[in-house]
Formats: sequence, structure tokens, C-alpha cells
Amino acid sequence: MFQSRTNTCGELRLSDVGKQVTLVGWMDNVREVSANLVFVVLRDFYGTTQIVAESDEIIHQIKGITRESTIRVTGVVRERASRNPKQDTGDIEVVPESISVLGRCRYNELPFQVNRSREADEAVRLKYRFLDLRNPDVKRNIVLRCNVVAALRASMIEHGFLEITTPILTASSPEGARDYLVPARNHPGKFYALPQAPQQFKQLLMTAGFDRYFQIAPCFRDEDARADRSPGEFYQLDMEMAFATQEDVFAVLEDVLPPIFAKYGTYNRASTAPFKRIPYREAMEKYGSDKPDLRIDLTVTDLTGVVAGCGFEPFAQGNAVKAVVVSEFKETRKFIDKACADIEVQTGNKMYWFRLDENGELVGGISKFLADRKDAVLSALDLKPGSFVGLSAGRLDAAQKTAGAIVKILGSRVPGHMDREQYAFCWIVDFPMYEIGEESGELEFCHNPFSMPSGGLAVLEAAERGEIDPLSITADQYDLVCNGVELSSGAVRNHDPDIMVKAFEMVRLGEEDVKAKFPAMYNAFCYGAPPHAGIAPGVDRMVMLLAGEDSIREIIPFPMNKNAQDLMMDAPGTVTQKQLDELHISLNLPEKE
RNA sequence: GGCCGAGUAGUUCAGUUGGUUAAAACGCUAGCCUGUCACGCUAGAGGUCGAGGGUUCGAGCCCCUUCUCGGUCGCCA
Repeated sequence: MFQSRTNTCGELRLSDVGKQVTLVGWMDNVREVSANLVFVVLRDFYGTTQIVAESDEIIHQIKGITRESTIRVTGVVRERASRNPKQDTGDIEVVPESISVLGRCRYNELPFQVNRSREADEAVRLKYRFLDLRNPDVKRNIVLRCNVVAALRASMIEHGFLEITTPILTASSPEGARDYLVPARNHPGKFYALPQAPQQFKQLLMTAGFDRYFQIAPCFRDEDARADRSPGEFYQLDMEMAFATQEDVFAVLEDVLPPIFAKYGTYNRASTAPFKRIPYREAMEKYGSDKPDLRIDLTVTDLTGVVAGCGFEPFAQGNAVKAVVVSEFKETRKFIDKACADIEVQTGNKMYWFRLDENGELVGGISKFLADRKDAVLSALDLKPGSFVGLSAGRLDAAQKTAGAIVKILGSRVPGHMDREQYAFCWIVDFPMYEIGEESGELEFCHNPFSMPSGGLAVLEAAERGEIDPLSITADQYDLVCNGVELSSGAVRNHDPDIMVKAFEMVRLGEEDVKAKFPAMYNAFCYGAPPHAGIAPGVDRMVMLLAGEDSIREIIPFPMNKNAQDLMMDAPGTVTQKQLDELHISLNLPEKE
């Protein structure tokens, strides 16, 4: 019969000396100092407490218990003969009168040592995640996640938002990712979809008269993983506000996020309101990225005109040329070669380079091609002796993107160009509404079609009359970026059926297509909708930033692997023929060789 | 789907130009040790070198195929 504990393993102090206590936990470590002196480290969620065994009976019993078994220890608290200041409970120890095994660990060799599980192969960690999570270093990230979610929830409620849950089994949302489908037993041949985001529901809530909605919302997308992107499922702090502008949304997050980042983050410094606003085109031109890391002080300069006709082949053919100046550069040739290789791997494009040495001479890399226009280069880049210049060339978007990689790689590696220990937020605003599609060669939506075009109907009609270039139309759409990580996108939504139809007509679609894509929303908006705006910061990404982890799996309790498999539960798995029959599903599997 | 990297003891990994019995640390087992706290010392067990094929007198190492894992691009608010 299990008897409860009197204390946790993180609790006892000098003031408890002399008390009779019962502790429970996992047998973490055993140190046999001699035949009649054995120390046991007992670990529970709250900490560790040292148990000291001195009697033959207890020592014999302990030697028979495998590590990681759960045990109960009843005994008396005593001051340690030699204290350990590194440990919260390091002043005391418990002298056991009785020990009993609650749950025996049947294996004396584990898949990995619990206290060193982070060094183990990740697939093994995920398969034995219940052991991995016993490691306090691993567990800490999950506790952090709980605290952050609780703080987000509390702050949103304080700001007048209602948490409203939306369906998990629903219809596909028009967001562009592949859906997870769930067969509908009572409707042969039909399927539910798991929501990619609660997008339509939150807009319907606005239409229904709820003023401020939020939800820690599970989202499902059947797309491939990345280090910072979990496959399958993830969580968003989804929010939406009625009768609100872009600035209203910004104000809420600028109020909610910085205190939570400063309190729970690895760094205790976070941007304060207002966050810097950077138009999309400026971000691409100045930072080479739509998710700039503002902790880095490097920026991109256009050199296209200056280097035209210099004879270096990649700079010819109407290619755009971008330059990144790194002042006070003292790195080695080996460093430069490594940076070149990493940039090429990351972007598929080359970094070219030269330096202005301490004597004011152009040296290294492609410097010989620029000798005839040294003054123009120096003045265009405002170049000081001792500087390194990284260059990219190609089509405008490729040159920008490569320059962005140069900024991030050199900025983070060359000392003195990154103020690392902070959370630097910015808003990327004024995203283009339309683009010319790669394949079609015709006008297409750039991002999602439910954002409001800036300027509304009048702008679309002006474009229709040929008075303005449709490519110049921006959307009231925005991204929230922190330390080079895209946390979220949001938008002022298009709540007006007339503007929706007109926006679709721009890309050769019409009212029927709007109805087909957002049937419920379009219908609801025809009954009087409020202007509304919202955003949905990724919870996993935020926790990852706060924990200082590079892998999203470190902050998810039970993560899937890169191939969207749960190795612990063995999902996805096969099902019985009976289950398939009930769902009217027959398999048509690819042939295996 | 493309590209890059990895796969050797329970775990982390070394392994030189292809050459004797595949090395080490942690863990495990046994023994010693009266204040450890990553305890220490001694000894021991533990290997399909991811799998299959090839080259060779001889392959952990070279070649081909394949599987698995990770990163990245495509994809993805």
C-alpha cells in the first residue's frame, strides 16, 4: 500500500534536522564509499536529497536495487558531516530506517545515462523520452514551456481577450499547406481536415460579435520538418481583434511579449514598445532578409552600378551586386574560406570578397577586378582600412538573400558586430499583395488572400484601370521577427465581400472562387462584419528562443522525429482491416522492390 | 524529391597508407575503500564495425547498392 511522502526531495534544510520524514523518488546515483558507508542520491521532480546508509541491512538492501527504480525512504534528517554548498539540500541528509521499492527498474543497463541523456542519439532519446525527461536539464525546458504558456494566457486575459476553443475536426482551411485528413465514418468518401490554423473560425468569431479572441491553438500541417519547425503539429498564440487596426494588434503584443521574454528568457533584455517597423522591401534591401536579426550591426549596400563593367564575370549580365562591409576584420584566410563554404551551402550562391588592409590597399579575393575604380568603391561603401567586404551577385532576390546570409554568418562570427544577449523584436510591414508567379508568369497572390489590400477597394480599382502597377499594391500584413526568427504573421483581414471579389478578380478569379475557398466566411461577411485584425505567434518558436535551444524538439514534451514519426508510440502505424472497412477505405500502396 | 553529414561495445566515440587479438572514457559485474557528492582504486564481462554485394592474399578503412538518423533546399505563416 503506497503511503504518501512527507516532503519532496528539494525541500529539506538545516531547520528540518531531527525530523522523521518519508521521501519518494528515483534512485539517481549510488556512491559506495566503503563497506559500511553508502550514499544514495534520491531524485524527484523537485530536486535531489542525499540518503546515507550505514547499517549492514540497509546497505545490503540498497545494493540490490537497480538505478532508476522508484523507492520510498523513511528516516531521520541529519546535518551532513561534510556539506555540499552546490546543492539546495546540501546541508542535510536522511538516515533511513526503512527503504521500500515502489517501482523496480528491470534493466541495469539503460539506453543512456539519465543525467547525460542530451549527449545520446536523438532517435534513442525520443524512443525513451520518459527516461530522457527524467534528466533535469531536459525537463527544465518543458517546465519553461508551461510557465511561458501560463504567462501568455494570463496576460492575454488581462488585456481583455477571451480564450475560445475551435474545432479540431473541421474542413480544410485555405492556407496552402497539405492537410491532415480524417475519414468520416458516417459519410463514406468524405473527410474532415485537422486545422492548419483556426483562421476561419476566429474571423467568424469576430463576425459573431466577440471583440477580442485568443487561443493557445494546436495547428496541423503535413509538411516537412526543419530544426526550428516540428513536422505535423505545433501551437500558436492565436488572436484576433474586432474593429482593430494594425497598430492595435502591435500594441497588444508589444505589451504582452517583452515582459515575458525578459522574465523567462536566457537573456533578460527585450525590445520595448514600439518595436521597429521595417517595410518588406527595405528589409530585403538593407538586411537581405524578411527576418533580420537586429542584434547584428551589419547591413547590405547596393554596388550594382559601381562594379558594372569591372570585368568580373558574375558581376556582368545585368546581375545585381550586393555588398556587406565588416569593419575591424582580423580573421584568417581559413575563417574566410569556411564562411564562403557555409554561405554557399546555405544559399546555393557564392560569396565573393576583398579586403581593404590597414595600409588602405585593396587586397585578396576579387580585389584585382576593382583596382581601376577603387575610389568609387571606397566612397560607395564608406570603407575604412581594416575592413572585409563580402559580396553577392545574381538576380535581385538571390543577391539579396545571399547578402542576408553573409550578414548573419559574419555578424555572428566576427567579434564586435553582434550584441547577443537580448531579444530584439521588429515588425516587417507592407508586404506585397501580388507577385508574378514563377510557373504561370502571371499575377498571383503573394501570401494569403484574406489580407486587406492597403487602400482597400480604391487601390484595386486604380490598378484595374491601369493607373498603378498591381505589383506595387501592398497588404496590411505583417510579420513579427525576433533575433532573426520569424515568430508570426498576421494581417488586417479583408472583411468586405466586394473587396474580396475584386482582389480575386486581379488574379483572374471571381466571386465563385471566393465562395469556394471561404464558403462560411464569405457568407458570414455578407451579414455585416466588423473590420478586424489578428496575428498568431508560434508558441514553440517563442519557447525555443527563450530556452536558447537550436532544436524545436528540445522544447516539445513528446516530439516527433524529422520524418514525422513518434518513435515512442510507434506512430504512424497500421490499422486493422475491420477499421479500414468501417471507414470504406481500401489501400492502394506503392509497389516495393 | 535534390544536396551535405553521420552510422564501430549499453552510451559517447578513436581507429594513421588496406595488414597481428578493433582502442579509450562513461555505464555494467565482482572485489577493496568510514564523509562521498561526476567519489576513488583493482580486475572482468561486453563487438554481425547499419545491411547487402564487389575489389584484394587480406576490408572498420577502397568501390557499388541499400537502410536509418540529422542538417539544408524544395515545401511550409
